[in-house]
Amino acid sequence: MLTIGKLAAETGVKVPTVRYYEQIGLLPPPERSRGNQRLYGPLARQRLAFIRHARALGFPLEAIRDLLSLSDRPELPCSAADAIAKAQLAAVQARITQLKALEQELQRMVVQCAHGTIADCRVIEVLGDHGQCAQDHHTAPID
Amino acid sequence: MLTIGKLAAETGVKVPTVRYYEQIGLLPPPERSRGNQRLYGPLARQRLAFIRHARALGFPLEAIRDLLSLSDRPELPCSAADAIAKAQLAAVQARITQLKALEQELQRMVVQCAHGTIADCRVIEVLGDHGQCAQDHHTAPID
DNA sequence: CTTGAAGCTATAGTTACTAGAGACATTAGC
DNA sequence: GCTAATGTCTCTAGTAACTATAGCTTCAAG
Repeated sequence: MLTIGKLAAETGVKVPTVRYYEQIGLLPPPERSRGNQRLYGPLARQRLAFIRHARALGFPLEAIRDLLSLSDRPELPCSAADAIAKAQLAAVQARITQLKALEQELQRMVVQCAHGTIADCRVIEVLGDHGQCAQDHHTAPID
Repeated sequence: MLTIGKLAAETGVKVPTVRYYEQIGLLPPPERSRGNQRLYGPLARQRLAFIRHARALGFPLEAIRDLLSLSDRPELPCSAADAIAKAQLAAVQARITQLKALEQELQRMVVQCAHGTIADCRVIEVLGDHGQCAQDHHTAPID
């Protein structure tokens, strides 16, 4: 049996985060020692590793909750899990596209910087004037 | 003079967000009408457009706060603004690199999906077993 | 002059944690 | 066996950057 600290170290999740996952119902409440400390078995370790891994891939906790409830029913068809993964893939790809556009814009700003005074600094000028900008931020979502 | 709704519409920022920016000190408290409604001049419009534009480029509000205080002192050298923009550019590039790795991983998961039952679903299997994974998530930061 | 949209304040909720306070449990060294 | 250090407990509050709700007042149009 693992204490919460060992579990955290083994899975790469921080201790308060483990308790948080329990609080929001992603992890079941574990056994307790006589002194009321949490004790985890290998199943909990596996489940937490799953969560950690999915988080590292950018899945939101709600998607992970769905995946976990799916994995508890191995007889169901795989399509639901597939759909969640595909949605996540699409989200990641959209984010990459958007960030590349931002990268272009920032690069333009930085390259153009005159290294003079603020008064003729392109960085601030570009940010202040939408006309200087290659992108259409008025329709783009923020962040 | 613009009401908050007009200002919001013109800059593409939502009304509660404008009030929020005032609350956290990014926008100065504007004049008020006799009926206590906010009234904005062209300077406020410009400042809000600057904020909106910088946000669209992914600058955190704290960086924007710094840029705004810089732009109030046009005699200063440009290097501080340049540094902020460069830091933002580096952050965006790092994020792109990371997201591309995640994209690979997700694509592998989705492609391998057997379309059978959950029991042999690669999506869930890969998430549950770090060994299946090309990436080293144990050292990678989450999100 | 009345009605409906827009504005006001204040509070709470969102996501996914993180940090702190103050008390109890466990372990290592002596 | 004792003590000190570390680990764990609960609970609350804080983070970023808003968004939403409630209950009220003001404004502009017909």
